[in-house]
Amino acid sequence: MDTDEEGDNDWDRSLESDMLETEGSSTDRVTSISQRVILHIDLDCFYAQVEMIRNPALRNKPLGIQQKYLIVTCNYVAREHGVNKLMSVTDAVEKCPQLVLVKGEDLTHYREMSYKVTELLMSYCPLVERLGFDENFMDVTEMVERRLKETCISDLSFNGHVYKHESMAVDEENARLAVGSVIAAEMRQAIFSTLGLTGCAGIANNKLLAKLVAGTFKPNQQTTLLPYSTAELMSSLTGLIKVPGIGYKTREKLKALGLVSVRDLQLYSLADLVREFGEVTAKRIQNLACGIDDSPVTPAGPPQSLSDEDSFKKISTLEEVQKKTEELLTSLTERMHKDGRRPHTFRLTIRQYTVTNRWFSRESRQCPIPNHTGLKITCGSSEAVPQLLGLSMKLFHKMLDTREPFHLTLLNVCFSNLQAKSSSKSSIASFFTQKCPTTTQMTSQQQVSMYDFPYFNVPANVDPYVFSQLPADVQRELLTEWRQQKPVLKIPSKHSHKTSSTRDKKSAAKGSQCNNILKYFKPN
DNA sequence: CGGGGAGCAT
DNA sequence: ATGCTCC
Repeated sequence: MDTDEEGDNDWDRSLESDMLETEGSSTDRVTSISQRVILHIDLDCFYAQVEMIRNPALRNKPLGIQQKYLIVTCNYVAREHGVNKLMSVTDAVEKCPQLVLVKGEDLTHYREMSYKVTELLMSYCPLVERLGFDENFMDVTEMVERRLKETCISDLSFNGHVYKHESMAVDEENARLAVGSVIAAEMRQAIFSTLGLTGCAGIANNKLLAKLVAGTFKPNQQTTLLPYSTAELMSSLTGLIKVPGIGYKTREKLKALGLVSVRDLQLYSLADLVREFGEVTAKRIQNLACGIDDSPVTPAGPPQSLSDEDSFKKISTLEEVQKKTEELLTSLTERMHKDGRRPHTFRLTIRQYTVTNRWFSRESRQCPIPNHTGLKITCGSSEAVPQLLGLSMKLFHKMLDTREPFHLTLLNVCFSNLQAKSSSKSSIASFFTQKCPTTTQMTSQQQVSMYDFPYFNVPANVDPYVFSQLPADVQRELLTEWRQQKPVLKIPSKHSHKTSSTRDKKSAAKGSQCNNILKYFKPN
């Protein structure tokens, strides 16, 4: 499909490890090396913190958040009593009989708080990437560069820990990370003072290292990784599964090759690795083992899909399926209505109990949402639910012969292919022809959710709603531009030394498509 | 063994 | 378009 040019991997590796990158901002001092400064911000026991805010009486008590039979997370009081993440409720209560349990299966509050955090961070710097509900990456390179110009190096110091150092003087070499550590502290302070949440931060030259180093001092602390400590950080990992990007399946495959430790993977033959994983993945995971990661911080914008699911011991009759599905559809349709966008695709996913593949293995079927039904969803009409239920049952029959006995353990419903109102195709021009509610037209009764704009600081001549409906990468482009107040539209050039990943190429294509449109958002 | 959401391979 | 893999 998308074959990377040979040899650019070697380029990347020397680039990362020798710090000779020349692309990017060309305006800095000659001695300064243009490396990225990446923050990873990781909220402490996120669900537990949200519940302690909702009910402050829980603050001093051992608290566990329960989903089904699991403690998915717990506060630090509970941890002192030996309770841990992903412990069974039985084990946890055994360890700590006074443990207070709060059900955390409804994610609404967590989702809302999660987006508030992302939103807050975006108000400082648009390059924010979410990872799950409780982690955010930021690329603060430009912010660092700007501050460095106004700051004397002798006035700088690191905020928080520096990995494997008691203290560290700031010099020309590490000044950018030092500024990053100051920014990280400001972000954590902002999150705490406006939302009441604590968290950790990691500061490093790429996402992988920022995430890894963030976990070295917990909770509510931050750590900076200097480039020359990279090898030490990587070899401190106790197994390959600890490398973000290497999950269960990959670990098992590597184990079959005799690779268990990070060092094993670093030293293994790339050619052999390619045979097992293919070119792209082989290079990626071996680079990860070396602490090398050139993946960009990619703002996600509003979610591309909304889904709702429930799991259970057993469902084995059509009636039960209908009832559960209807419940899921009802809440999902409400969420969809608040979002304001219109879904064009519907997907039903199930998990069947089988003796062998008992844990995972989901199966799904999807179909277009009929025009009238889509409209009813966005309008919040309750008629949409029975219509969707009809679709669901059709899809269900495609997956399962319901004349045979069945045993489901999970149902999931999902709206995707979300488009900004109007039934016309995804034509970007439709952003300008459609009628949009403006801020003043919104009734106070309408929930102001994440995507409702107050967090986008758009110029006065731009309709914030229209802006909020633009594709995420276009939003990013514009935000970056407005912040810099300097009309430079970034178009990926051949001279860029970054590898052209699939994603880069996609967004490049999209970006150039949008160029004509973007000019409508610019002053003049 | 929870409840999402995203990217990639096929 | 669907499954796999990741967090």
